[in-house]
Amino acid sequence: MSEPTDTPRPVPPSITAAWIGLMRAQRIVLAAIEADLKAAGLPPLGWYDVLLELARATEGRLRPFEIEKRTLLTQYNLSRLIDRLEGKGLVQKELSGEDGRGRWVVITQDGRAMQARMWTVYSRALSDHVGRKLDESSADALAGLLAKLTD
Amino acid sequence: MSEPTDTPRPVPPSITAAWIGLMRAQRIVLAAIEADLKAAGLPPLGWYDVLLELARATEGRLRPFEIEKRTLLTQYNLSRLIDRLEGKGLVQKELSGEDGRGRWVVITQDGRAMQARMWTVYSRALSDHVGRKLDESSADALAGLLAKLTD
DNA sequence: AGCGGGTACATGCTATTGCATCTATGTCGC
DNA sequence: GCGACATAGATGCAATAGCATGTACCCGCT
Repeated sequence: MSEPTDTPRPVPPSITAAWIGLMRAQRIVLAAIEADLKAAGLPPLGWYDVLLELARATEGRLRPFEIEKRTLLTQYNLSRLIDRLEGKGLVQKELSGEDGRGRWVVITQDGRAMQARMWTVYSRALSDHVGRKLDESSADALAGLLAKLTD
Repeated sequence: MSEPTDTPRPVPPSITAAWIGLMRAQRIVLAAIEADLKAAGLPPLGWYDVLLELARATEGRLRPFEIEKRTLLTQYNLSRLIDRLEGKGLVQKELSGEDGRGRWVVITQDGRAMQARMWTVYSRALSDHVGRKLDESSADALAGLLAKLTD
């Protein structure tokens, strides 16, 4: 009998190439975009993700666990990110009436303004670092292949 | 005159979809692989990357700046990661003779053993979380599209 | 009403990351 | 050989991430 966990799997080169490419591409493009935001004196991308979800939500409010699902942030990191956003006046926390355990996170006017300001830089960065590299049909194909990975 | 930095760019949906897919896929697959390593009581993937580069290098030794280029780690993070690896006896640091500023990082026998042990788990995780989701021609196509992003 | 188990969120502690800067050495031009 | 600048690597400190656990509440069952 063999002991499967003690024996390396043969992994096809195309699979490892895809994985390494995925790691490299994400890191390089993310670093470039974060650098553009920082150069503009703006906060990191994680802040944008939360602000955008709130800005899109009805009445600009969501429960933390809803933000968590949408953004893939962990519970504890989100909890503290919300504190930072609140500290800068970009969101407010309110107690939830219906569910005594819950809070509402509500985006403020400053929060909406920040989201818009970040988008001006972010959209340009996306154009530069993604749009310039891929035509639309390539981008569609890429999105489709990536989606297979997350099912 | 318009002020380009104050105006959001229109970004084609296919481009944003590709970018969001890239972030999501990388995070989800990476988290799954890291979870497998942790479940096996093994260190994180960053350790593997360094150990593999060293194991492949002639005489099992590289200069930190060479590792830096190959792995995309930042200089300061790598410096401390090497300290951690040394603390566990997986690498050794030696002073470089030719270049008085430099050090050599040399993989130990324990380091090679750890790299091999991690590969048994990592290769299985890659098969599970990437190989199972993509056939080889899709993987090739994905790798090719991702490569366009990093030029 | 009271118990058991689950969900929502917060938090103390430790580990890692990021940033700025420091030390030491190398290189080039004079 | 000396000054000016670049490169290799380390490190103090502040910020963030990860982990474990805590608190408060909800729900279903008896």
